[in-house]
Amino acid sequence: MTDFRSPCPITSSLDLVGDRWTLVLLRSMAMGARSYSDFLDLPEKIATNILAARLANMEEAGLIEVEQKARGRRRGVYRLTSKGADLLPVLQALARWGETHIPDRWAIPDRFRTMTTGDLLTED
Amino acid sequence: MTDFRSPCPITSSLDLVGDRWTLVLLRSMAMGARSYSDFLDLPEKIATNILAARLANMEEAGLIEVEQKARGRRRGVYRLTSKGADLLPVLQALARWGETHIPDRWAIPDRFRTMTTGDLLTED
DNA sequence: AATTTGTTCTTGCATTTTGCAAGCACAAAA
DNA sequence: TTTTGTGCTTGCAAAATGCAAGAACAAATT
Repeated sequence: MTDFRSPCPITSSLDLVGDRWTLVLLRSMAMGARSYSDFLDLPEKIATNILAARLANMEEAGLIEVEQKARGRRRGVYRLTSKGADLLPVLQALARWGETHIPDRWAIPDRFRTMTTGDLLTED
Repeated sequence: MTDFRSPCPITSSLDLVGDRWTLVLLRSMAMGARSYSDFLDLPEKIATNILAARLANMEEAGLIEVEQKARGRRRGVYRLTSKGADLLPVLQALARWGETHIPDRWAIPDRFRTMTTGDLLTED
């Protein structure tokens, strides 16, 4: 299925989640996004074909689960798995680096900075 | 020069270092790689045109510096800047995730796990 | 001095990934 | 019965990545 560039855990992690969108989508889920249209409303403006492809990959990779057939929707609500939620430290490290080294970025919300993996699995 | 998808510090960090190779090269520098041929010897087998392009971008982004004209070489030795070294927590978080969630990966060396940013700037 | 070797790239072209624009399917609301 | 909202698919263009070959230049070798 996936073939890895090497057995290095860093490289292999990047082979799974290191594309242009997966970590952005996981960040938005950590911040509350749950539906396809939530993702379309992001400031990053992902194309619909890419979004559908990434969500399918993320589900196949076990990072998210789909809660089927909520009312008024063709598919359901997307939820983080513990495997997906465990990427929170990666997101927090990226956030801290960007805040430190790139000028004029948004401030990181305090609740994001202090969040733990478990918080992502229990909320709403 | 660079245009960011949004002012989010996570997304912006990914716009700078989130391509297929930059973090792999930074990992190898954290593990001691210093020259072009060191990078070509990596198990990940990067193509030479991509390597040259990524090194140029990384220098332009201020992640590495080139120490010019060491003997017998067209260019010199590549060194991490503090901006580049500050990505260590991102690498460590990716390493931990990969070790936890991807089967049969290499073990993370203890010295990598316990390393701090400063260690990367003072060694050889 | 001429040739060989090692290192750092460049170039041309194929493949893969990403992006844009348009439209389609289905359920609920009107 | 038509309209609206949500979740996609399709076709084509652009950009990033990858492969193979070779070129520039310094040092080492003959």
